[in-house]
Amino acid sequence: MRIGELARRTESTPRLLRYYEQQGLITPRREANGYRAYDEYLVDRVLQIRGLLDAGLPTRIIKQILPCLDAPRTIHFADATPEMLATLESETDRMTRRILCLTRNRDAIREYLEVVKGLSEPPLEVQRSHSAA
Amino acid sequence: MRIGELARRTESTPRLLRYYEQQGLITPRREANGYRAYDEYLVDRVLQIRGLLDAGLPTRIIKQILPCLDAPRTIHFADATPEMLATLESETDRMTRRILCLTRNRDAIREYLEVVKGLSEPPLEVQRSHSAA
DNA sequence: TCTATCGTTGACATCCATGTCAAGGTCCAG
DNA sequence: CTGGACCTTGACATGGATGTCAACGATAGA
Repeated sequence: MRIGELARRTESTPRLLRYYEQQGLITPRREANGYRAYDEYLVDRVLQIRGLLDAGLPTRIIKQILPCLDAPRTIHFADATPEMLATLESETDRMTRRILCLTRNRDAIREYLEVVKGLSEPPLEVQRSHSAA
Repeated sequence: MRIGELARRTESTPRLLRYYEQQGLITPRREANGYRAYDEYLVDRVLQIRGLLDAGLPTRIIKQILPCLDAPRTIHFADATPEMLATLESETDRMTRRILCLTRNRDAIREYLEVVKGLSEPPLEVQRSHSAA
């Protein structure tokens, strides 16, 4: 498929797809006329890239972890240098911390929303909580 | 406490604390001489801000959700406008998606690391998995 | 064939979280 | 009273993910 279609299917833009390519995250083939040609599997890959990006990882890191996530459980011995493994370890730690922080705060917001909702539902009654309305 | 101490205790910098203030995330008092004076509770608040920032939320959003997270379960009726509630709802959704994405990818990386480790431990044996070494 | 739509590259603009630097005020210790 | 450590404000710089625009080539449909 061409760049426009991929952009639509991944909710991104041609600009971004070129950017990801420039950052080495994807490497589409080229048609005879110079147009970029994207294979089907790149849809998922781009979605994953966008997810990771949105999750706060920089392209530099994404580039490193993408090869580990190839669908057909292919293990890439070649590029598994010790430093890279270390990077990955520490990156998973960072991700875990991120997840915890997000979860904590999301739950707090949820709780807040619950309370506020609970307050507006019964026709005006200040201070609920332990008293059964 | 003054800005330097808070910076040290939150692993940030004075520059950042001024920035957070400028973005309306914190509002320290002032000493007679103009120095910023930070109350103890701001340590936690700044840590929370940094966590959320690191988790990918922009200051604009953080500013909205912080008031809901005040320690002494104070409910802020005043600013609970319907739009704000809607914002919070959709933001928790975004956070949930982020969490899922992060978790998925972190687990994938972990799995990869497991496999790679498992491979290097026993003295060179190609393709393990279902065959008991 | 004309024109709209899509593609190409390259450059420049923007937003956001930060860094850095300058010029100056405050304060304490020697 | 002087030097150093800390504070102030303000400005400018930077890096990363994006937007936008210009100038041009390719393609397909009326």
